[in-house]
Amino acid sequence: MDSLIKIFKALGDKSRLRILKMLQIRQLCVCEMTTVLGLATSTVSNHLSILKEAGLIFDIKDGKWVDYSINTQSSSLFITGLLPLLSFWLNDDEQIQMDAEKLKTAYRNELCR
Amino acid sequence: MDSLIKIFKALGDKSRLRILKMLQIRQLCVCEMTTVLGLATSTVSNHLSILKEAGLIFDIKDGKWVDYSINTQSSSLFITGLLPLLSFWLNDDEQIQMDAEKLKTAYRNELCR
DNA sequence: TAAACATTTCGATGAATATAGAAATGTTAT
DNA sequence: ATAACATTTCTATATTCATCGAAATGTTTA
Repeated sequence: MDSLIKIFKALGDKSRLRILKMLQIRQLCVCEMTTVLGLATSTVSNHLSILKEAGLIFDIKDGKWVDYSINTQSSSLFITGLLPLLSFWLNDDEQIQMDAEKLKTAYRNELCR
Repeated sequence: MDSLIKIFKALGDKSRLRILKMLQIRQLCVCEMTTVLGLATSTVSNHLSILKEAGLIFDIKDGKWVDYSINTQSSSLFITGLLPLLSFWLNDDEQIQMDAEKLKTAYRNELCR
């Protein structure tokens, strides 16, 4: 039950839902997400560690960047049950649409320097 | 998005998950749930108001008792997506099984007086 | 090697939350 | 009516959590 609670806690936060919805568009580094969210880098990094600890996302190091991705290949029934639902949900949300729009022009080589 | 966050927050608590899994067995009054959970009445009542506010359950007054039930007829896509998943999940969880066992002998006319 | 950069970790702070007990509300039964 | 009972609301407390800035870590580039 603890793993499910951890997942629901991770999902019960606006910033983290916005992160997940952005990652369902494409993989992102921390600075790209920070730009869209308008939060401190350390805050975003903390949110990412909570999502990762819950098993919802994973990260791969790419030089000085860290790429985060949705964990669609999870072996957890909780995760594989929830992620598809989330991909249908919130697509008409104003904030989520604004984030998606911003993402179109947010690339690490321009943003993070 | 706020309604979804409210739902995930409601689901991200052990006591409230136990309550939902009990209510998926049968409708219950507060004192029956209090007995199984081992929490103060006011605490359980508070949990129930959070679940109700999220739209996951509803209540019907029955004399001096209040019967709580799972809101399977919800018009929220979030609720109708999540409740079926939850009915498959946690059935092998030790705590959930113990709660179900206790429920078999927990009836308001014997417990609450 | 040294400077620049992306990210994480640490420390502090204010807000949200789970909990319990007491008081309040409303119903039933004597 | 009054006592007993189920539940909710109120008040207080201890813990958890979101957030930020600063320091630490590790990589790239000049």
